[in-house]
Amino acid sequence: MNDSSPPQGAQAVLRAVSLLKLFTSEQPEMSLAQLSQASGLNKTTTHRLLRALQSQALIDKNASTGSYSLGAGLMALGVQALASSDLRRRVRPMLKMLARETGETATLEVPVEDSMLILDEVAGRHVVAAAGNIGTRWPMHATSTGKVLLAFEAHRMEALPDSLPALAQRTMTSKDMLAQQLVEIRKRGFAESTDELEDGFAAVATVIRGALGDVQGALSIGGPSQRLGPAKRAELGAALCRAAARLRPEY
Amino acid sequence: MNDSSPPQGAQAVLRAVSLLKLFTSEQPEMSLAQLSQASGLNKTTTHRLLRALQSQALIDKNASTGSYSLGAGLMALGVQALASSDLRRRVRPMLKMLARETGETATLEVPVEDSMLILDEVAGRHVVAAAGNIGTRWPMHATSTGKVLLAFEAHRMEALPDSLPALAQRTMTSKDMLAQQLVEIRKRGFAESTDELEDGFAAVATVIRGALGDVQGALSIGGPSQRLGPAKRAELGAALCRAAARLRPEY
DNA sequence: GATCCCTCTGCCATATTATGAAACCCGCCC
DNA sequence: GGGCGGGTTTCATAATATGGCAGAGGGATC
Repeated sequence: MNDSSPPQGAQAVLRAVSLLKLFTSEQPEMSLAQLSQASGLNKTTTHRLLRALQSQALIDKNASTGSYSLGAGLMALGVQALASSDLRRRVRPMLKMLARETGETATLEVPVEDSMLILDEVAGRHVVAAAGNIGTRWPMHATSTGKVLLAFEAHRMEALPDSLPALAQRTMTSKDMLAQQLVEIRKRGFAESTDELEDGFAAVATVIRGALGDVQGALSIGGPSQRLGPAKRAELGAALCRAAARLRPEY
Repeated sequence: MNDSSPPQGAQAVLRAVSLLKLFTSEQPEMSLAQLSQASGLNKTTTHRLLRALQSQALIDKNASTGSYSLGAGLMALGVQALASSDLRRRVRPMLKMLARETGETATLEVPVEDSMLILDEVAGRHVVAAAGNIGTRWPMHATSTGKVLLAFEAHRMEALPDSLPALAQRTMTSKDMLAQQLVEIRKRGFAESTDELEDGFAAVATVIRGALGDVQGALSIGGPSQRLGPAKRAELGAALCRAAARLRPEY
């Protein structure tokens, strides 16, 4: 029925993956000690797992400093993953068009576990928005893309953690109020967020569907909240819905 | 001195990774039976590993067909890996410039294990070359980028497999003759390959170095061999060397 | 409707495999 | 020199993964 079954009997793999996931944009390099502590694993175990990963090029070790970082093998697998879902290639022209026509920044995002990953981004004319966000992940409840996915894929709502941390002034922190919003989102076909992810930032998003109606990701347009008032957001929402419809492959 | 040490004692991880690596551009989706057979693992074991990977979003399972594919989590990790080595961001403008000035296709490649991975690519004016090669991997001995890496990083030559498969008319299949070529490459600073990877395709490449002189990847320009004669190749090689020098960060 | 193939799940005895404490190095600083 | 904070290695222990088997569920094909 639902996904991410909690497996049993492969914890070496789980631990290895958890190590990989410790690397973030803020901490692109970590020492063995750091990794060991952050993961809660024994130093020896950590070391052994790292060596295994390193032998597969998923982890690089800076020979001089001795610190570890994500390796080229992950790039390879990641690029492979990107390529095998041709989502990005398919959507990119649309991102460009949206960015050009609206002047704001358009992004393509996909759900990864319980957050949204920015897969691609085309900056708009107004270069206020910080570019280079590709690869960052945001919690679902605070983003327009996340909310639209929550709205159209019921199981994601169940998987949502109980506490919704506040990231900005108007972040939804109540699951009940969020559920209420989703009804409206389903009705209109797109989601909005204003000062929910970051103060002064607003965005609108809709889902991207495959030929069979399966949800594959979300398309969004974002910019300064002052420039994206209610009327503008409604207009962008409609534009997004049209764009998404055109992205839908033939059956 | 150093190498990817053949580890012992984490074969669950190794097996899991080997499963991931089975997915190629030609086989982006595989069934349990296929994976099990291709990896030589017991079906039960394969299934268990897949579930573990799936729970971490490294593997996606198409719910209807039941077949597996690389998951969004890998995109996340891959993008993260790309970001943490800011190589791609740094080199991209240079790729564009090279493509524009030469009219040919420029690529950025990095070594992954014993092959070259195309990280980024900018198509030239002459749109003969097949685009969209990002993510593909080629053997080192048959590419200009691979050869230039072999030339400047001795340990890679040792790690090269004994048999060098022929991919095209003029592929180097003798390790000795290859070693001979490397001397010349080291002297000139760039490598060439003509009808070695694919009949009718030629390329020129040079290494990209970090602030400390560490080799980070390779830069190449490629196109139809008939358009890239000896003189042209020499010219391109010089241009590449200049470009690479400019890419070198300050110390 | 019967049959086949494949996935998924569970069970369980086996021993292979991972584990982590402790010890060992090594460069560094006091 | 002596202590210290890493990283690395060793080794006895037992926890863990393994894979054979078997059965349920689902799609296909015949």
